[in-house]
Amino acid sequence: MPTLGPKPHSAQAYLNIPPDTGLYSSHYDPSLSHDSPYADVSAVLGARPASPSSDHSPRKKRVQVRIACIHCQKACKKCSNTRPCDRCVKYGLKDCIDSTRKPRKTGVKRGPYKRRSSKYPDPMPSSSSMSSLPSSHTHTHHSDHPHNHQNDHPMDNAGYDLHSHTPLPPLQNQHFSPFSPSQSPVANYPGYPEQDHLNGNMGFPPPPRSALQGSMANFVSALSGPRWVNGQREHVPLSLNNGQMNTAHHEASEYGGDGAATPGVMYPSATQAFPLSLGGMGRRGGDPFSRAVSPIGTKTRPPLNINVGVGSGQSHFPNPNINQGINTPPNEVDKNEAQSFPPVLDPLDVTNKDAEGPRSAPPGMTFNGFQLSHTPESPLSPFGAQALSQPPSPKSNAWGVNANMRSSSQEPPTSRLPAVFGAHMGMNMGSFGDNPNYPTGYASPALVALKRIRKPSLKTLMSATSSQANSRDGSPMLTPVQEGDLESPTLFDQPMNDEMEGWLNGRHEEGIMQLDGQASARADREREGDREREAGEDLGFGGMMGMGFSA
DNA sequence: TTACTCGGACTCTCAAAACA
DNA sequence: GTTTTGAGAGTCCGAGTAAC
Ligand SMILES: [Zn+2]
Ligand SMILES: [Zn+2]
Repeated sequence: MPTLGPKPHSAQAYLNIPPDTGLYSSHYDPSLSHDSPYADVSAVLGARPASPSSDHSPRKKRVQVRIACIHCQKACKKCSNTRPCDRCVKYGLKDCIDSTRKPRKTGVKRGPYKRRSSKYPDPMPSSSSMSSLPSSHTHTHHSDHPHNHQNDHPMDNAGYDLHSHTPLPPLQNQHFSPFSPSQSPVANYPGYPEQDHLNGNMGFPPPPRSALQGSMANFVSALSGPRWVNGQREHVPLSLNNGQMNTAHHEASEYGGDGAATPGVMYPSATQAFPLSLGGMGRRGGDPFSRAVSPIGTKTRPPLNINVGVGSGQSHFPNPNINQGINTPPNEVDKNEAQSFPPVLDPLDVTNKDAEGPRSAPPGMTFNGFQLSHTPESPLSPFGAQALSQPPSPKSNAWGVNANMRSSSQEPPTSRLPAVFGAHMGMNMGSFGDNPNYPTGYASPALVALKRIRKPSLKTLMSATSSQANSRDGSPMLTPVQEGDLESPTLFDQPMNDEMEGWLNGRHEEGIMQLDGQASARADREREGDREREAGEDLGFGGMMGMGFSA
């Protein structure tokens, strides 16, 4: 498997390991590499005296195939030159085909080479001549590869062998930076442009570093450095994760400020990795600078995120259906001080091979008296729709549905919720409607949730009607939703029971008409709201702050 | 016990630089 | 034009881990 970024060139120093120790010799099968010009090469390329168990027997050079098959490449296992290769034959893998190789870049300036010894004889036998001999140092140089001893010499960052007496070019920008470690002679050589590494990003990913330097740099960069969001570099100050609410600035300043919700801390893009997660999504994903596995990370998506917080805001739902079952009068702006404890789940995971649609969610939960009314079909998310149910007190109105902009106006979520720990705070607002940005067959999370939510029970309808009557005009008190409704984990998800049959067979108006006149008017508004919803007219505004975590 | 993952050691290739 | 350099780009070892 090709690694991300350049790999260091090691001095070709090998441990002297007996052939039966397995390091190379047990894997060396001449029959597998008979066509290799190196199959018969046996050379002592150096020895490390540090290994007490080593003997002085020569070791065979490791032979590798020119092109590994796709399976072996992915598994980082030895391939053979036959097709299907030996490994694929052994494991019965199909489609054993050659992997593809990227064409080598051209036009990259390399800086001056070390002078050849013929014209610039080395006055000291310390450079190449010495390097070909077993070294008394812990490292051994090979004459063919005098470069890249970066862990050994302080000035190897420039790519020059310190044993060489070639004058080193003046170095520029010799400073520690996690992103421009300037280990390439090109990078520091005057007049040369900074080397363009992968993806055309100047200096990214960084050239190889020493272990300590690299680890520290990765850590620092992960915390404070840029991240990659949708293929673009993003700077995210730490303070954003520390209780500040500046999504507007963030979005406007870094993403064009066109009014649309854009990836950020509040609404991170799907491919954005949590800074401390070194492994991230899939192999070598996440942190683009590391292939390390995060000790706290997971190799799979977090199955559940829970957001806990308090909310205070306003909701305006032209469509009364949205608030059905939660005592919120329609067509009215409701101030609420409700506490919200929405479950936080990925709204959609279109990359989940197992998911044909919205990702499944655990059954409903009850938290501090709040029923969390997410459903298997409509998982709720801070980045999707949030539907809250009845608060304990009939006086307060919980939010009906909160959906932020991202959920309904941005590209479809494609991966996990990146934030593992962190504060989620900010404004939730959104428009509910079919989103053309979602792939065919996928509705926006908000819409998914709404389509489920707008199938309330008659009991709920009556409660809502009472709620409307209980609005500021001094109407009678509403009847609180029964506890059974609140605790139902699938309040909005179960097949319609008898009292809801009218909704299914087109006789819902008939049922509505059994209510009072307010309910009738409500039904009218509801139909109107349907159209509005389809047009993306329904809006919800709410604020929420709290902590999120994943379990 | 076997299979898998993946960090990083190691190898190979070939454009650039040096040289004739 | 030829040789050499040396870094890009790849292979795959082997330790750790997960799955069975
Ligand atoms: Zn293979
Ligand atoms: Zn194969």
